[in-house]
Amino acid sequence: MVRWREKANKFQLSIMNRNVTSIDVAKRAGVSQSTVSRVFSSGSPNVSSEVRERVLQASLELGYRPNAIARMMSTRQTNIVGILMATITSPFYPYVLEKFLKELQAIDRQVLLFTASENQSVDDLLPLALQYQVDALIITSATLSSEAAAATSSGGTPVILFNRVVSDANVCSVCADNLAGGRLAADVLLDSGHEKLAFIAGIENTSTSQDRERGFALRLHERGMANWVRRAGRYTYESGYAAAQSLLDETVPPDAIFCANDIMAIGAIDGLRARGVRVPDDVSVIGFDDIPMAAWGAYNLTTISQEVDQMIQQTISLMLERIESPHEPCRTERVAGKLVIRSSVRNLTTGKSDDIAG
Amino acid sequence: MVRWREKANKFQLSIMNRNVTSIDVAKRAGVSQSTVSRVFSSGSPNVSSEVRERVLQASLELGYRPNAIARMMSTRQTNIVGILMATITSPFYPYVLEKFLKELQAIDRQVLLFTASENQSVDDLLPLALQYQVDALIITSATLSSEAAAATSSGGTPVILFNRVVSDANVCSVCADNLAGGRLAADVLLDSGHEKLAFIAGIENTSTSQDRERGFALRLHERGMANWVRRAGRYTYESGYAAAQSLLDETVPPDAIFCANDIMAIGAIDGLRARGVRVPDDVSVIGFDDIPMAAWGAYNLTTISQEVDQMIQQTISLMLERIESPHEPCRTERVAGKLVIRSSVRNLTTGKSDDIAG
DNA sequence: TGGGGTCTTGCATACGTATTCAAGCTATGT
DNA sequence: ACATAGCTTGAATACGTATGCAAGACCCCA
Repeated sequence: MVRWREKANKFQLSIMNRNVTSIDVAKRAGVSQSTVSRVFSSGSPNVSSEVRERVLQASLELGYRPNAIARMMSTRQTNIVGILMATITSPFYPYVLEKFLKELQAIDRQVLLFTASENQSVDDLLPLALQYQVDALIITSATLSSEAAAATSSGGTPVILFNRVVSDANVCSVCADNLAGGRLAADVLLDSGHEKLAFIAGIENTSTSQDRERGFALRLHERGMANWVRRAGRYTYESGYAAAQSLLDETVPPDAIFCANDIMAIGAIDGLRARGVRVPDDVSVIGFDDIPMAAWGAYNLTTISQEVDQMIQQTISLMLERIESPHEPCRTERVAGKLVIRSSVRNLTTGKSDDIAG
Repeated sequence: MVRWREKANKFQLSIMNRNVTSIDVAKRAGVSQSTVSRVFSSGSPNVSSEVRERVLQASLELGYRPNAIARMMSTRQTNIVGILMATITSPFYPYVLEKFLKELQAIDRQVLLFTASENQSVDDLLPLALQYQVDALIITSATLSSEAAAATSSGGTPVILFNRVVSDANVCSVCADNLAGGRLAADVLLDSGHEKLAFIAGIENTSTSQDRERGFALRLHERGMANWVRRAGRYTYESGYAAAQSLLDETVPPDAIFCANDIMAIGAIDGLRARGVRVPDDVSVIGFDDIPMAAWGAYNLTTISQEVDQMIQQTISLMLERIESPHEPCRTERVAGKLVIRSSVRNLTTGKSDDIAG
């Protein structure tokens, strides 16, 4: 280490920014370390322009870069946001992640990204993430036990769930209005004259799948449609494919399927077509999310959108709020989705039908 | 701050891990701070089991979590790897990212993720990433100027390019063998009897697109096929869609299209079908990447795979190597892809045809 | 019984920056 | 010319952990 330092002195003009500290810069510029720090502090308060010039010149020559770790240490502020994601590959989330990154970087926050491996729950990841003194934690595509959530947030670090809800815990969340979305799907399919409806669920213990199903079921019940079937799915293409085919084996096969997300809907369409069933002529399919692939020509999936941009904006606002005042009571924001009409549901191309029920 | 501390003393049993330091734990356990540190150091060297018990008990009661930032400060080791990604949404990269995360977490590295916004080149992001003292930097789906790469790596931080190459710089990279892939595509299409070939390019200044085209062109030339056409693309569904349709306007439309990635190939298929052209009966389409969607029933895309898992393994090995010995010379590893036969190229279902040329 | 070794523990310090406090300097107004 | 205020600068310290060093405790064997 000492030898390094000597070397750096000898070759001061090289780009060895490794191990160049504000002290080195200070020496070379003939000022104190404090001054160097002030020059690099945002706002550069009260430094004469002549000195600032000298300092910048020296840093340039030495290849100095402020050490962010040391700064965190000193200011006790990391400006780092942790994002926990169980699944990135599910096609809805890459867009979410990218958007989060851009928005957070725009307000000078960096992102530490965690993912849970198969044998690992998100709960186990929390303590790890917290060691990094993140300013806040955004959890998405993951189910969190309420105990873990409560423990974390009572530790003082704001936790915000994106697209998941923990009922009783002291945790904020931003969520699509899945209940309303489920109802909307029911209305759309009934209004367009379908008579035997089916639902393909996502991962069972997720609030998204549960709420979408509940909204769907509730609305069907309200409108007097008791006769609908259900299949389990896992939010994957393959599970949608298999579930749809299994639905064809019903004594009276459904003429419309509501899938808990778009990927399963796409899988369902392919599964149906592989059996020679036409979509939407024989069976209509409606999804949820409005991922980019839903617009692909081969599918043209009618679906219910998640307004991702808006959801992310709200998540970040909520996060900043809670960083400011961590002890305010929590709230859950619901963002309504919209019906995106393409051509996988029949009798719908002319727009929404009248709403029959009250 | 002082008031906080007082409060924490009063309610020592609460879960206020905020501001609980090793010193607090030490006091409560009646030991020195060093001892607490030793208990939490990996390996817990040389601490009597009785004392360790006491310390763990105290930390539990206080809700102590070691401060990772301070640890980095002290050890001068962050165990953080920076990943720079220009585009996450392009369907190939979410899988890459998830895999990287899992592998890195498995070796106790955390990931700081950066993305470039539209008006920002990756070069601008480098200094930022370096401030965080990352142990290494992985750059993917992004083009890096060789100057920036050289400057960074000469600063002592290993930089590894994933799926991109910078020719002359002092930077390692792991890359699909795009040249061989392009040649393979040419062979496949010629062997299966196609006579008018086309290529749809990706983003022009990327080494991936350039190499795939070069390999394709070279092989066609070797086999005496000079008559092929080319369209520009941008690695997106829409650009593939448009390019394919534009190819139909040729006086002699192609009977086979090689697309620089799968997304464009999928777009191309939809573009062709929208014009009533059958795939593969009228026009064959072959892609590159083997993303999950290539296997979807509606497309069944024949393509050339990128062996992502293997590439990632190699990237991480290379990274660890360079963290160990940063001054070794650089190398570029090429991972050969494989032909994945589905049904978007005709006359290919029986397997590879004979290789005609030498 | 004593000497040497091992194990355990505490003290002191380092990591690189931000920031408080005080001191020096300059300019201004009377 | 002198007092005062404002601006600029440096010295000192804090942030929370890891670790080298030394001292103490304990054990073993001769």
